[in-house]
Amino acid sequence: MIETEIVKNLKKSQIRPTNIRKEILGIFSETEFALSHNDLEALTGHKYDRVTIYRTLDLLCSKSIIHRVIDDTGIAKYSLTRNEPQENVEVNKHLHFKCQKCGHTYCFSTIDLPEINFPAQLKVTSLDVSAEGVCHNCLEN
Amino acid sequence: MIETEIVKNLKKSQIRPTNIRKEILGIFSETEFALSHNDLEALTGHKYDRVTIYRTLDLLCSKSIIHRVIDDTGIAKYSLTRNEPQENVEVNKHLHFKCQKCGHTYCFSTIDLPEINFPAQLKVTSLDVSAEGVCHNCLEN
DNA sequence: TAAATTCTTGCAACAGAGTTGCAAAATTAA
DNA sequence: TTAATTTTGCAACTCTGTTGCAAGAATTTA
Repeated sequence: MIETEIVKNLKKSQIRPTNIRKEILGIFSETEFALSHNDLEALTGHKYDRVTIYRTLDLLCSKSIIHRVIDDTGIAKYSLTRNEPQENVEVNKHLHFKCQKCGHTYCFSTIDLPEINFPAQLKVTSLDVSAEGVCHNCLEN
Repeated sequence: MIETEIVKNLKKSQIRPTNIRKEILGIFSETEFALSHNDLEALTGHKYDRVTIYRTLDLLCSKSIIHRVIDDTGIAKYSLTRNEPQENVEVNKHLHFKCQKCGHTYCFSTIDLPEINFPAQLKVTSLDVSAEGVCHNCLEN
């Protein structure tokens, strides 16, 4: 993503294009796996305050520009929401994969997810399928 | 579960049936939803040290007597492993549901889970399907 | 343009989950 | 009964995430 495009997207969501927001969105658009707060602190060169990074992530999440993934150890990671907007969908779906070798979490499109029947009478509003294993890159090495 | 049965199960896994272990296993067998460390601290009446509870949970997990579920906020909950043993299965599957009203996390059997095709070449070793919504009890009220 | 308002950032301090090291207490084995 | 091993509790710590407040920057209003 070019910087002007990032700025345009921010303004479309009524978010001021400040330095930290542009930089963090730029990093997200260049990375194919989810990033933690800790990752972003390092990738921005410890230039911004911890709290400001947390608040930036919260803001981008609240506008659905990025979304949060909790990995198996309980830490939050964030990734660009590349999926089609799911606002008017009854069930919000996610499909994630974490590689045990490189530790990266990948977000996939949910279009081909099969229907899941629960063994109880429930109202399901969101569905998260998370797998673990070995990713394509690590399988080769 | 009667206490003698709990003791038998502990010994079968070569774990000494100490007070905290018997009590925590007893609580798990009486509860149909997953419990956090915090829950167990309260349910045991703050009688045991925090660290001892953590170590008990780790031990029971390592023997697969209970298993860990990370909820959407990232905190760990634990639940009896009632599923058939999955040791020789290629993919370890879990099916969880968290109610947004009462906050409880329920573990379901995975026998009816459909096959999930990932949009990439991956080796999948574990699969966790987590849904959110409203549970049966809360739907009625 | 200047003043007032709002938004953004950084700092300090805090809360909660989870871990580690060590010593005391309890069990088990010799 | 003594020695060895396990279990527990305590203190201290790390890491993730949050809150309150004040200073700085940007925007709006007059």
